[in-house]
Amino acid sequence: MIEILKQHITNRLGKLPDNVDLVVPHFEEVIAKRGDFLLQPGEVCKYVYFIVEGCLQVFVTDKNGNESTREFYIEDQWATDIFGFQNQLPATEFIRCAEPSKLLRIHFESFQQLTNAIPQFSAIYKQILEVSYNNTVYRVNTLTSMDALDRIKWMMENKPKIMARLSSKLIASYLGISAETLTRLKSKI
Amino acid sequence: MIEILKQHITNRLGKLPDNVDLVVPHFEEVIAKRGDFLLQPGEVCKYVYFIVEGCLQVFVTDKNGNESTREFYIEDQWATDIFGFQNQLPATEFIRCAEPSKLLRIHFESFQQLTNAIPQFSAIYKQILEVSYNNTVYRVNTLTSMDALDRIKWMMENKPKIMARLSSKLIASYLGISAETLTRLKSKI
DNA sequence: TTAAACTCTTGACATTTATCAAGAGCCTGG
DNA sequence: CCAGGCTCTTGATAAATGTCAAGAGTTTAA
Repeated sequence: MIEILKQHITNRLGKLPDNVDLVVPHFEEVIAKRGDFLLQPGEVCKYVYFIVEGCLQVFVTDKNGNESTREFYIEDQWATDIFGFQNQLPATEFIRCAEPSKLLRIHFESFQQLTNAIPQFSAIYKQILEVSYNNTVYRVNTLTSMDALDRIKWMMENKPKIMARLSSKLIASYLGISAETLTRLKSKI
Repeated sequence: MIEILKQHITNRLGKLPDNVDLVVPHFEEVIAKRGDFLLQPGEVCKYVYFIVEGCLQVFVTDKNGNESTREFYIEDQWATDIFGFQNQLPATEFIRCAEPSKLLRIHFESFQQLTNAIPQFSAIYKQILEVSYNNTVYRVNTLTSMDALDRIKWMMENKPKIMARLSSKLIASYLGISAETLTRLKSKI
């Protein structure tokens, strides 16, 4: 399990085995079942999660209790409430396992320490932040500039793994439509 | 005009007058009319803009040519195509003046130089990135979890200046609804 | 193994929002 | 200062999507 993290980090730090060995011991293995919550609104997020296997769903609930998914994260990706984590402020979102998951988590203190001590680690963080921001910008633009059918097509092209693995209900909650509408529109493609 | 930038930077760097004097000379004044474009899709964004006065609209167009605004930026804020700028890749969004604007811009080369040379400048960048990301996350969640009326109320509470200054058409393009729907729903509040 | 709980699909209908059109008011540049 | 072009509003209608309900199939956990 740790091997996968080493691989991931080495790919990004370049071959700096010393750094890898400084970083990896700060991570802790977590095995979580489908439905387990890693974060709830109001809590302060204390960890960044690296996903070795499985899928995490980041979502909010509306005034009627319906879930809206902002993002799914799968193998080889990082998930956290970035803003709440960095500023140690209460979260506004849920993070929950959408599949049974194997995770590696790093605590806030360790994360800060590594960011200060290892410039390459800090650079990885900046890169993750920039890519996350870019994805979210894209997401706003698809939500406001595409109709439901085009969003479904977009997702099939750009998130085929997620589309294939998760339930219609979850996918619909990501697309901002009801599960019934998803069923009906899919038959039109 | 430069004074306002000095103020802005000093507030964030703390009182480090030496740093301020290293940073400020890299900025160049730009006066732009309403409707002037600062960036179009396909172009590589070469500048970060600091807004001294006015308003910038960041938007995309859909397959029918309708505009969808991702964000408005006003006085004392920074605007750019962050991802395209950092990676010097073609933009996917437009940036246009929604009002006559007084801007200060810094070129990519200078920006990189300052980021490398001055840790506090780098820290400001990281902070802007985190806040931008957080805002965009919030924006996704309001778009997917609120109906049009609640989004209007949200905007009146959270973006009163923009709501007051810009045309219905622009505000509607931010809310993801037509200008007619905005008119009708506003009368229900 | 089996009952309960979920999931997907489909139908009927309601609701929300868009589109098209027209008129009144108001900027705004030549 | 005035004509053309925006902007806002309102009405009529259309289109997109949601909600509720029911049945068949599938998974899950005791």
